[in-house]
Amino acid sequence: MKNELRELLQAAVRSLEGSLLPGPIDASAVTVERARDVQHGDFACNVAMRLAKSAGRNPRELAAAIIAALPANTLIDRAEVAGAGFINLHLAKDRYTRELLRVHELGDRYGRNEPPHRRKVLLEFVSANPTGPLHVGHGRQAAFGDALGSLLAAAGDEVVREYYINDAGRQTEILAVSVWVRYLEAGGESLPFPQNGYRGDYIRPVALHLHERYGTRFMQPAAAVLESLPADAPEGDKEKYIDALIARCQQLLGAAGWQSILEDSIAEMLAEIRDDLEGYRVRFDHWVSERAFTQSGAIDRALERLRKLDLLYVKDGATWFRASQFGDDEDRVVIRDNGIKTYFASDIAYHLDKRERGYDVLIDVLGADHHGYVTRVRGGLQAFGHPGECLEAPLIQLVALYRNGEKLSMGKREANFVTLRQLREEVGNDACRIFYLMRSNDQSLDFDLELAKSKSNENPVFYIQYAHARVASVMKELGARSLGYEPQAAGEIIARRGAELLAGPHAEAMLASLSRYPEVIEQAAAQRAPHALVHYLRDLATSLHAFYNAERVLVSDDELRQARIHALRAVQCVLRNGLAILGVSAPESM
RNA sequence: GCGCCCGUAGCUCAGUUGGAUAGAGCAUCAGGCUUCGAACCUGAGGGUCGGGAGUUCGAAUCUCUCCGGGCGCGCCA
Repeated sequence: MKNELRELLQAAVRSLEGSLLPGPIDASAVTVERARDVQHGDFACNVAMRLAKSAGRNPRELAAAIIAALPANTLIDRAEVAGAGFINLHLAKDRYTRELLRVHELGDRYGRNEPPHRRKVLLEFVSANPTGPLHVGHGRQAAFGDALGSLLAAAGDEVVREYYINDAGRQTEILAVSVWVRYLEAGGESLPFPQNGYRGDYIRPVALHLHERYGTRFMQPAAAVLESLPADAPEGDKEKYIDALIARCQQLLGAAGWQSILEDSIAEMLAEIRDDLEGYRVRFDHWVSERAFTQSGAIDRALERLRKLDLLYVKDGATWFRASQFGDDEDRVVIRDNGIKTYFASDIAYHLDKRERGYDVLIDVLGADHHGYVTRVRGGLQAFGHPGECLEAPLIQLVALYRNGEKLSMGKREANFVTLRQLREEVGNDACRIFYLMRSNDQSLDFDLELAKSKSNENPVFYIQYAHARVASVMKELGARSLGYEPQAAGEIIARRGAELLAGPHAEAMLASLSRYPEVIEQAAAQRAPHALVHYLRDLATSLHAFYNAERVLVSDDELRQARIHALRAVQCVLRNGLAILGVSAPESM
């Protein structure tokens, strides 16, 4: 609807080029927006004011000329100049009922855009290290990433969801050694737990599985394990201590034994993460293993290319990438002085690989604490000639859980933290998702557990779902009373006299809200803002509740009844489409 | 110190390609169920959009500056 209007206005503006307007006009300057005040009609356009100065014309005069130049159409009833030079558009009476029929015509395709050239988007999110279960912060990233993916797909992009498994590197070694220490404990040895290890309870079952699978093969006396190790924190350095412990484990068990513990531990953690995400209804198209990626030689090839571009140099025994040439604060290390490549090196290669797989847009959904990382990864892409703008990184601010007004503390290496699984079990997937998505991603989020669980009117989850269920309930009641409703006939009734049957402030507000859905999808996708969809659905639900309270649906007047049911079902359809994008269920009853 | 995010009604937050009188939920107050689901609806009060300066026909929105809060600033990932 909005796009049709914009095209009409663009045509009008173009026809004035060379006469009232100098030179060609940028079509993007012509925009229309919903009028906020009903006095101003349905839509308003400010192009006359925007062009007035460069045209050397009075904006109101220009507006009048544009109106006069509007092509013939059936959408606009009248257009008038208002205020400083606005063009207010009053649409034909049947504007919204025509749109209502489109909802029925398209069903779950309503609101979806199918452009001729679809951009290929690679959406990477969560990508949590397989060193522990997903926590509530990951839950927000998962909800956001998944909803954004659906939103972009609805808006016409070709979206692939990808999870990058950080299964290489030091963190996984720390995981393995943490498991080993718990394994030794379970076998009866007594030794201190490393300060820098993963202390969470989730480590113990992994250790027990090791016993089940390998028996006592990895057992060692505590004295042998601890012999001549440097001091752990607080007296010593926890990093040095755990590195020494890792080395000791490798020495005592041999490379094969160490590999078994490492791989089993990662596999178990990863299985848990996948299971969590599955239960959360978040699915990925690709799971990319960093280890496999590394072993393919892709990192070495990328570094070699950088070297040929003279973008690497050696200093203090380390190899540095000239990130500062691409806007970063300083150059960054890609190979440490001990010969080990940094995570950044693999990320350069990984993001390059994404582009070389043919994706136009790369989106990394990141926790807000990773913001400093974006510039250098972008720099890496630019080094290979890719535009920096092809990488977007929506940052997800922190989540704080509250119970009874009290903030719960979190920390991955601490023994107590709330996992995504615990949260889902407590409040349910739907409440979880809506609460995570309600707020803009760059707003930190206070998650009130009691509120999310409450089945009260304070809880926005139920408000939207209730609207959907209410329509289902009307349909059931319709059957029980054996009143007639036939979609085909209802469509014809509305085509004939919909504007008359669905008149009145509540019906009109509801249908106006309904017709906004395609615009909301388009804009929310463009702004990467799933929360805008949540707010819209709440508005749409409000308009349905208001209509429902004001007007009786199951009336004896056959045409009136059919028209009203048809309208309700269209709203229900859009609610369902919108909730599906958010990953929230649309229940028939509650 | 530098970088990013945030500051809008009592509370939690929408509102950024600059638009007309700044919105919603909760809370408060006043109303609405013999009839399709009251998990709902109708109405009222409530604002120096953190402060200041600038840009212009027009600023919550853009620029600068200051204040306050959060996060980050490794040869970790």
